[in-house]
Amino acid sequence: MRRFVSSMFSFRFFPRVLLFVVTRWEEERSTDGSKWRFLEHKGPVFAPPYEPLPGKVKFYYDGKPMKLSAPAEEVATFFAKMLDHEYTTKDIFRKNFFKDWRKEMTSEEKSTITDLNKCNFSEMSEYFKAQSEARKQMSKEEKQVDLQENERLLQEYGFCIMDNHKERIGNFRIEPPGLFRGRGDHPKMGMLKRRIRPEDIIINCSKDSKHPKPPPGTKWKEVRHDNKVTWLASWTENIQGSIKYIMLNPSSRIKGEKDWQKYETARRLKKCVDRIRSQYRDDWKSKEMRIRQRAVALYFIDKLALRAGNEKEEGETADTVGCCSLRVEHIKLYPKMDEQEYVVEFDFLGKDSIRYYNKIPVEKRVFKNLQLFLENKQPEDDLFDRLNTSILNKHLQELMDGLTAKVFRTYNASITLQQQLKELSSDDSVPAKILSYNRANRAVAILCNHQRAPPKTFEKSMQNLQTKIDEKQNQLSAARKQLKAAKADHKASHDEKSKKAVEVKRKAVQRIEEQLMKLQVQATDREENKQIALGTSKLNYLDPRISVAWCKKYGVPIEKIYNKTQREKFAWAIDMAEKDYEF
DNA sequence: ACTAAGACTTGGAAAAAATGCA
DNA sequence: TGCATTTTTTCCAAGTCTTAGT
Repeated sequence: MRRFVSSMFSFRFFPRVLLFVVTRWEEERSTDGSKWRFLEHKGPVFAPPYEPLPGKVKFYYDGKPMKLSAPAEEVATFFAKMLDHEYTTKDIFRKNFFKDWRKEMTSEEKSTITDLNKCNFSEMSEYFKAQSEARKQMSKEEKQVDLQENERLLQEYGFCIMDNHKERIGNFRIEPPGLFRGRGDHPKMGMLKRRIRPEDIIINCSKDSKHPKPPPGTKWKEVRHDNKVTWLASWTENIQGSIKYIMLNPSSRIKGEKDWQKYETARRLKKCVDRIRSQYRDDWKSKEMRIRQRAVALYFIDKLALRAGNEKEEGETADTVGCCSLRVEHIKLYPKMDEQEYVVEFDFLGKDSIRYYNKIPVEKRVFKNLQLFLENKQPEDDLFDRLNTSILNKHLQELMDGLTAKVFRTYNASITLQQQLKELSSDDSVPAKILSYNRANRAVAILCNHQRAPPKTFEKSMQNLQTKIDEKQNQLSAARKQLKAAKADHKASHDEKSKKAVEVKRKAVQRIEEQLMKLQVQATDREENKQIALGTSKLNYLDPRISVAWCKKYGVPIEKIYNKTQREKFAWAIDMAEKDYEF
């Protein structure tokens, strides 16, 4: 298998002559941990420099116009651009912004501007709105110029050479300065994200490559040649002090292989999941508290597809949790609820401050254990006080090579898709099959709690669709009447012409029925999808070979399931999977 | 064993582009 | 053809997990 895939990638991405060499290399690579032999690129594209506002666009403090120094003005424009956003009404956002803004001010500005509430950014805000309006109104030719410039930049900076092949870079533009927008109740929202200069950038490339040149008059922070990592450039961001990277696009060999590997690990879990499950069920009875906690946590991770839940530094980020970091306040126990026994109610904020709310009946043993874990604890205490992700993953590693908590999410997502597709797929029309596929995808998204805010125009969009359906229904009954009439006509005359007319009308009815069905399917799909986000599971959790096989088996064109970008990302799977592929 | 740093995957929102419709 | 709607792409934040350092 290893050989096959290596050569598959080689075949796609390398000239034939290199096939042997590369295959051999790929097998070597896994042992010494190097990710490439040759890497050449042009370095990142920097954010355009700040353009001062025209003199007529004024900032007012306490009702009086005030000319700001360029650095203070730039930061003010960041705020002005967000004026319509809810963020700017939040206390923490305003406080953080004001504090960082003041750091950019001259000493005079600092002494004058002491209260954000006395600042009037509205002219700035209007100016930017007018600008973006003007951009929309640009002629085709003017837009073309912009597009061409973009394309030029992409061609020059958007690709690199990695091991003899030209690869697309994921994010070759450096993030522009602006105000940090965290998600949820983030304590750092509104802080100034500073401008990144060449002096902040570490370049990674191979020694024997043409090194990227920093912009004239500047220097890189460092140029290194580390082939144990996949990134091309990095810098340290000033809000959390974390490192940001420029890496390759998902269509690249290096990402594709890793992705494939991830699903292979999940398939290995499939082989031993029964053993692991009976093991943790046994562990519910352990004499040791830490083992019981580990076993209950693993049960949640497996059954509910919860994330691992690393510890987070308090006050640095929004207060969110995963399985191991659940607190007493996040669960409620109900010995009896409605018709069910031993119900656990989960209510907590997970990744990106997305709420997880679920009520599930659990085994009696799990319930009793939870009661035990809760004893003598305060709401803000850890539910699993003897457990963290490191302990859990160490245990998982012993159960299966390469097993970590997140593999359960991948495994359960993919196996759910496969099962759902088996249950739902019929020999319906293509649109009906696609509805089935989306429903299977939706089951996974629900399992993984991938939610979205309902689109702002959702209601209207549903109404529009309903109107179309009504119209189509009217068309259909009209067409049916005509068919009936044509039949009657044919019965009376029995001639060729009337027979043809019947056929024509029959066809028309059939066509309209199809169109109506398509619309109805679309409406169902959209309604069911109101608060569900399918993208993440499709892109990150579902073994693409399951989808490819399903398409082949049911004669659905792959384009109906994956758009161009997705087909590029999953090229390996599209080439690899046959209709009988089993996850 | 523990912590911090580092590397990489996963995540929804927003912007941009494509498509549909009058 | 111009506008509205839908789909795709971009953006960059926020997780997971590994590695390095002590």
